[in-house]
Amino acid sequence: MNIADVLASCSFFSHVDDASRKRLARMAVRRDFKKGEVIFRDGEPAPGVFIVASGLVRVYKLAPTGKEHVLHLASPGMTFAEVAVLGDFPCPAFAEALEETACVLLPVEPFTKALREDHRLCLQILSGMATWVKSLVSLLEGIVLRDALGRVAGYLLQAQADQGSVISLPGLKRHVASHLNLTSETLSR
Amino acid sequence: MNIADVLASCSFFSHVDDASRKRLARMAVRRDFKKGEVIFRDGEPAPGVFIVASGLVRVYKLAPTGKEHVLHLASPGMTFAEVAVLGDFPCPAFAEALEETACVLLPVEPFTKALREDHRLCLQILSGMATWVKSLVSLLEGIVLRDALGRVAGYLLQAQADQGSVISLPGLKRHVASHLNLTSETLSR
DNA sequence: CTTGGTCCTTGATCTAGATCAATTCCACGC
DNA sequence: GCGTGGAATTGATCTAGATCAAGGACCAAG
Repeated sequence: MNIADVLASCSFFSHVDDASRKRLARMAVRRDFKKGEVIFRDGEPAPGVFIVASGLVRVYKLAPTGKEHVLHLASPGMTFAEVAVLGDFPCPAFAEALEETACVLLPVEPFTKALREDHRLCLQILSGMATWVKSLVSLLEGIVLRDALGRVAGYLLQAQADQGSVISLPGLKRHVASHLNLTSETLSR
Repeated sequence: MNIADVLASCSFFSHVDDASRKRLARMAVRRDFKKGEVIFRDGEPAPGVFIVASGLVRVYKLAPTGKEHVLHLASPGMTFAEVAVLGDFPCPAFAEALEETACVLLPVEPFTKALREDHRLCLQILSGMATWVKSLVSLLEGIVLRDALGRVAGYLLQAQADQGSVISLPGLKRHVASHLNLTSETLSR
């Protein structure tokens, strides 16, 4: 696995100039997780920004009742924990590797330092965040104003837009279901 | 209404240094809306970043079925449409003045120009965005993993944290209800 | 081939909360 | 004072989707 390639494959960092990217690559640390391993827990300080190189990770919230909701299914090229790092608060959720997973970790201090010194990077991340918010809003919108069918339809269309005409469901059906606030039973019908 | 004061009262801009704030103040335009007036519609290009000076605005999504969900009840000192501006996409929602409302508008081009040139401002906005995401996630979390009572309780606690011990509901009950994905009927019980 | 485990599907209930409809409660102008 | 119209409550249903439980498909190990 080449760290530079991973950075380039990530939409957050693909548009920053070479010098900045080299700098990021230099601070990067590789982290591997076994299937089922918990990467961080709700409330812990964020170790840094993670970028998935291979595998799949699930970011989810846990209710006191034990019910859980997945916010994010991160496949290769996607990041997680950026929000906690940027806003300087503890991780607002759990993260768990669903498969054997390799990540690139940009540790908090050098990363925020880079952010403070590198204007270009800062701008890039900013627009990345805006996209993130937008997707959250659509998720919210979907859950709130559409029924089960509509949500699944929406999800499939979205997936189709992202990849080609062949759609592959990431990981377990139940996780996708939870993302859409459904049970796997309902998803089947 | 003093534009500088409005900017200072807004958490997004209160920490930028004086020079930057003066710059923002220079580009700012005042906009007034009558009660019930629509500020922008879903899909329109975003005119810029709005900051509420006085009054109350409701930002909401509309489903094809006519059902609506309020994303955001913006009271004085809060901003809206920032996401669309930063991510450079059309407004993802509707905005409507619930009362006689005065806003400060920072038009897109000069604002993004300032962002490109002013690193400090950029950082500030970045952390603002992170907070925004966090609040969206809590909203989502609330809707998804709590029942009606829990959501109301959560909302009240949140409101209490923000203001003092006296809690005032903003605007109509039905709007608050919609924010929590409830009907006003259910909220009563 | 058999066993055991994990996941998906299918069917039968149950329930939170939406919806519909009827009052009651203001706040306003006359 | 009185009437009028929009909001809040209250009560009686209805329904989407959760939950519970029972197969069936798949895969890996023995």
